[in-house]
Amino acid sequence: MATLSKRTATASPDTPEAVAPDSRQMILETAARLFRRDGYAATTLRAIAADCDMKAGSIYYHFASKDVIVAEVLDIGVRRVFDAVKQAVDALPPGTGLADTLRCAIETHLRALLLAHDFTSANIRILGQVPLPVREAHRALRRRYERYWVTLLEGLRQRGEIRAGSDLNRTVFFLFGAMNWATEWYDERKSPLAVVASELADLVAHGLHSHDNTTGQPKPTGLT
Amino acid sequence: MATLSKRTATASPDTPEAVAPDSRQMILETAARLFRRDGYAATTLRAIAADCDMKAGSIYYHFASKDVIVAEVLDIGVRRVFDAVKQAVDALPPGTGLADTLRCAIETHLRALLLAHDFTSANIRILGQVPLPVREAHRALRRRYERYWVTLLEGLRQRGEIRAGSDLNRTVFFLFGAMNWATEWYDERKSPLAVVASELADLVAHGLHSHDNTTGQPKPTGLT
DNA sequence: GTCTATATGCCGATAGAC
DNA sequence: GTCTATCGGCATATAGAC
Repeated sequence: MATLSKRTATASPDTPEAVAPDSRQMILETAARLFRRDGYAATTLRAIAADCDMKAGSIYYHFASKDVIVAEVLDIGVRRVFDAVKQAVDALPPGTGLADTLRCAIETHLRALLLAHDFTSANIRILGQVPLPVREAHRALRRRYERYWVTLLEGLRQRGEIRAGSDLNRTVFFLFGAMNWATEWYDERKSPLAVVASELADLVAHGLHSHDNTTGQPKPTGLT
Repeated sequence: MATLSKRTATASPDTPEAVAPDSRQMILETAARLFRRDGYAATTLRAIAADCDMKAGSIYYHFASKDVIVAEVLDIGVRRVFDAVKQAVDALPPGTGLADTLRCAIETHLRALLLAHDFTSANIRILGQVPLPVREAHRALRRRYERYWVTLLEGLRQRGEIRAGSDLNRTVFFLFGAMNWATEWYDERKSPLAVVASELADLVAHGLHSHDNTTGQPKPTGLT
């Protein structure tokens, strides 16, 4: 990750990560954190600069405008969660079933969204607040991530894991909504993220309905 | 639209609805429409006033501040969808099952959210943008609406319609996310709202998984 | 690369005439 | 109840010194 440009010459290679974030990168990270906390319009360039120990005018050496900053923050947010989910799903054993695949992808998405990166949650938070041109420029990347999920589900359907009769495009929209809305209510202290992910995966895989057969029962401990 | 004020004295009682929106009401409706379209911070009192054929200063005769306006818009948004869903669910025949109950409630919520009222979609759109005190003042009403859905599901569980092992509080959060996110992608021209509602209800009731038994099959037309 | 200083403009809100 | 006029403040963005 990160650009880490410049340092070409001396290139002191100590502490290879979290090292000497150049100003450009620090501005982006600060912007993501403040956008996430305060929203787009309420975050001023003065505030971003202050948190970088700079003055507002200096930002314009690195970025042409506030819109350019927010555009890059949006893109990074999607790219990071996209990469994380792709990597996690690729690492699953071949033939992994619907419920486990969903659980893995959902937990990874939620982890990036709720715990890991300011960029990802800032993205969800401010997506509806940015100027329309910025939003439209960002749409292609976002659409690519959505299509990745659709393709994932299509693969599971071809293996007979998903019933016919549901529009998988819409299913992904529903799923994204359920996941992204968690920014509004999830409380890390109340329940582990793995539990939340697992429950959403169960809901999407099996539904709420009590089954008549014993196949889908989550508790095979014969009680009743 | 336009002024229409003055009718104080004569009070002609014709056209009992859509009649003579007093300025206060017109300001609220205009604000809801602009908040929905442009977001909270980007909507200025000058723009609201202009769409009401007024000047910005005149708004302060009816409202003490912008925050007071947005607070009322938020509350109206939840109250309308709440009333609509409660009324629709109450009208269901006693003993209506899980899938049909969900379909009814979901479709009514989505209809209010996506088609009927600027207030409802403005609520979802700007909820994350308003100043914290406004948001906290609004939280109680919103929480009441969420608890209504939880109670609805608890009733269905007691009747044996819902499997054990899922936290219904979280289920409602998931469901709200799936529904409210539709403001970001739903296109009236592409698919009827009833289809979207039906598909979400099916997803939540039965899940994606292909069943081994024939009970839950949506297509009993024996083909394969 | 960062600074100071400032141009330019719009915002929410208020005062007082009508 | 609506107007005009304006206050005080803060925003983005720019110009030029260091």
